[in-house]
Amino acid sequence: METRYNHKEIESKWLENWNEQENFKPSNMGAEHFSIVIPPPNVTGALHLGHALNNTIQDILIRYNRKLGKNTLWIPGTDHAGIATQAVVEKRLLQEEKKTRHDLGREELVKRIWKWKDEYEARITNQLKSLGASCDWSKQRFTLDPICAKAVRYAFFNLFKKGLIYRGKRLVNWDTHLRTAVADDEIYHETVKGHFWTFKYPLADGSGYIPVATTRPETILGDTAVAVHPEDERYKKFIGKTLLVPFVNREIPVIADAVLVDMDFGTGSVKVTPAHDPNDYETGLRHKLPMLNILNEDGSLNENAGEFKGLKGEKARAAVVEGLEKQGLLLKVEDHEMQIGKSDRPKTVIEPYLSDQWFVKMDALAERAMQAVESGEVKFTPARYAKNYLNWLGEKRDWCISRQLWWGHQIPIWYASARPNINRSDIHCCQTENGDWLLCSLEEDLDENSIEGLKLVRDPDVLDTWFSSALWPHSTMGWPGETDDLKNFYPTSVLVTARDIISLWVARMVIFSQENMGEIPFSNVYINPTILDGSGRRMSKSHGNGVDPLDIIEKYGADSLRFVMCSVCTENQEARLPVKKEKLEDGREINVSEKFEIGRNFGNKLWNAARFLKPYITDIGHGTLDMGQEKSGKSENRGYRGSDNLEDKWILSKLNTVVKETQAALENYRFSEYASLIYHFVWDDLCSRYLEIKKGEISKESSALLSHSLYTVLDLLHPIMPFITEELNAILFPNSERVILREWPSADESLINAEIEKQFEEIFAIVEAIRSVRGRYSIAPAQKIAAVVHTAVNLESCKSMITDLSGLSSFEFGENLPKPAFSANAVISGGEVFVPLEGILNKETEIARLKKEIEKAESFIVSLNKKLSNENFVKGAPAAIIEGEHQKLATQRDIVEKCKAALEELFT
RNA sequence: GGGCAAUUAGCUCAGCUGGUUCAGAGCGUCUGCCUUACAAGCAGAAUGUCAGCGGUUCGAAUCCGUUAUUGCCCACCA
Repeated sequence: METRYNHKEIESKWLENWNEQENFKPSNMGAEHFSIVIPPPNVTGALHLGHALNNTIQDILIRYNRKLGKNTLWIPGTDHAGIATQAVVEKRLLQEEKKTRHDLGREELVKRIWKWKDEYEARITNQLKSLGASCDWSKQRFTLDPICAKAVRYAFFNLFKKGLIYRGKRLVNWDTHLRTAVADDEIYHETVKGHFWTFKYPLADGSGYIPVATTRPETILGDTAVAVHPEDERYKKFIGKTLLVPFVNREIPVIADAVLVDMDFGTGSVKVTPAHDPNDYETGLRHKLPMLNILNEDGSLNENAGEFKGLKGEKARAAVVEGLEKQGLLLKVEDHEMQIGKSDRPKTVIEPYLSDQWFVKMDALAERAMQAVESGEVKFTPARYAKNYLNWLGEKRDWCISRQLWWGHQIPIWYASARPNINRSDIHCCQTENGDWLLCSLEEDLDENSIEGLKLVRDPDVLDTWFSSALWPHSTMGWPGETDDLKNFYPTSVLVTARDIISLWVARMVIFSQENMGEIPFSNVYINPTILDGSGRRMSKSHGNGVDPLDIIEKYGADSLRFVMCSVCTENQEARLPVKKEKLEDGREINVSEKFEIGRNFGNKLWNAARFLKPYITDIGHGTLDMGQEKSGKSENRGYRGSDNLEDKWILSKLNTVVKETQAALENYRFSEYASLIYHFVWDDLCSRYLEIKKGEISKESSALLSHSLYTVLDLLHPIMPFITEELNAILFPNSERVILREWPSADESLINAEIEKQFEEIFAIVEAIRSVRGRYSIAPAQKIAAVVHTAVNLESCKSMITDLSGLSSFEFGENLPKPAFSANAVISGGEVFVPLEGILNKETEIARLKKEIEKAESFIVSLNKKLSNENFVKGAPAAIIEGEHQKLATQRDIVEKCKAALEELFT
């Protein structure tokens, strides 16, 4: 074995091994199932550390449950991410070929996107595999593949048939660049400096005007009313009168509306543009106003804008303002900060736009999904995120599911030229609110002449990406087929995801599962923290601050990456991860971070412990651990009881504690705690203490116990660090089952002994006291020193341990030994340690130290006394606490007494 | 505007049910060590008004209120 753990060949070796043995496939049919579906990463780009975190957690859960003997399945896959992916490809098309999608046409563009998808799906898959994700790769899915497409068809058809999907003209967020509707949640708002223009809205009879203010003057052209507050004395007289829209001279009414108008804001009068503003739209509905669309799909003004037709954006605005000024209608211009909506993907301005769209009626669906969480059937961890879910669903807003894109599931709807007269169970017909006849086809794509006597035209729109994502847990398992996977693995056990898609995705999966499967898709939702970069921004593909996990894996190894990801997974909602660039020998530049050294160093520590112990290992994989220990019978090596040595009992107590606590941590999604428990057990208890005690001379008995401990550690650590644990297992216990499949250890509670642990700590305190003296006088380890301990405890059995660990030339203990001259002292529980240092001892150093210690203890005594003389404390606090305080007081008094004595001696 | 969170050592963060097992870890810093597993290591050490203010309590980093700063989510005023 090399002195340093080298992850490179080892990782690929085990990936191959697990793969060959098909260990990632379900292997325990009939047992209780444990299944997860991956949150499918978008094929817009490669994965970053946020995904690494998310997938590490899933893999930890999968590997842990696999070791528990459950029938385990983790389904991998990717998401087509409609708008995002199309935007990325279109952007590249423009950059590299100076072409738009219209130059290519639908078919060709979609072909290009598929190519992109293939490339990124491969990259993503490779990233996940490198991470060690134990997904069943034979079941990998893509949201646009035929299996998922079928599910989408069925889900759509069923909802349509039930009347839960409808088509209507609605005001939507219109992306003028991509020429598609986008969802509310695909938009972000940006504060920009704009202006607030006040102008005269002339009365049709020429008798005057109403002053109206706006931030978007070009929308004047689409005004169909001006609203004032019904109680507003200034404007009451105008209500019902008619105004003339400047430039186009359309007549519009003055209406009274208390909802829209705030008397105290601006001029107290509002122009109403129902086709281009959400609030105005609502107002338009209330007053049955015409909805006048003044925009083309690309955002330019259309023929309704008269002389301004063809102008776009800022130009249109400037032209309208100029026109108003020329006509003497402009009253004033003020600076004004406002929020404008921009599309998530290419950062283009979003216009509210009236268009025909498809919607899902959310009312009843949302209600049922809320109940699943309210009743506790679906449980969030951390629990606070349930609020997030409930608040969003509570709004019950209808879901706009159509997108005017080319990349996605095309809506299975055909417009018929006349009223269809067919009777087929796989085709459902209905009439829309504006009288069109529609056909929805369950299985087959209809062509123009599929139905006799009708001309059919397919709806060009595709579905919102989240429509297929919402089906993910059951579509991946083959719904609507009655598959074995659904039978064996549905509902899934837990969903591990990020908090920003609780509403977009989690809520909709619950809805669709309830609708299609009649049950919830998962009973637990674990929300993992968000990874932020060094400056506190969320790591994401669109920010461009993503760090490729492969960089980290290359430099530190996948195990290190996983260990740190697990450590970072606390109940907090974010985790900051500063990275820096580093140039490799081959000239490539990768991201590195000293954070990952924790994992790497830990792996190395374990590696070296194993390397050291290798010659002494008892291969307990075959039950050759014959040290006279009892066997629990459950598993060949478990239940080892060790000898009567204090340190042996101590390490067994610690070992069984860590087994118990790691399991509890895992069961409660306390990943950071899990990592920390195993880390400190290995490093502090097993290596720094137990191994150091034993390493001078390793007896047969010691080797058995060390083997047992190490063997168990490999099991406990495997879910976090699968590669190194598997490798070490192969080296140390070549005859045992591989760690991936081997049974998870169970704690023997009878070996957990607090009294033993306390005794051990007290004795170890002697070692630490002597080491501290060494440190104080910079005595090299090679230089042996003597020590005398005043204590009533018989330390005979611990003599060699104390001698070895403290580098002693002689060691005496007893109750009535004389104090050695020129000695440094240290107070321990029930005694005192003396280290004679003739010729080395520095009086000033000791005096200063003792004074400081006395001072510290005395101030502690003061606060303890204060507490204990407080009647309310004595009355109110539990007896155990009070007793504890008394003991502390005794200890502190002992320290003061002994230190004072030592001080006195120094002065004589 | 509504909601969720954060503020603890120079940095990144733990600290679940209030009680010096609670003031911690890793990194960094200082001192001494290539001690026969590990310098990616060993031994020792230093470092904090637990953001401010108020309250509850015998007792608060921990519970409540409030202020400040920061981040995220949701909704948005012409």
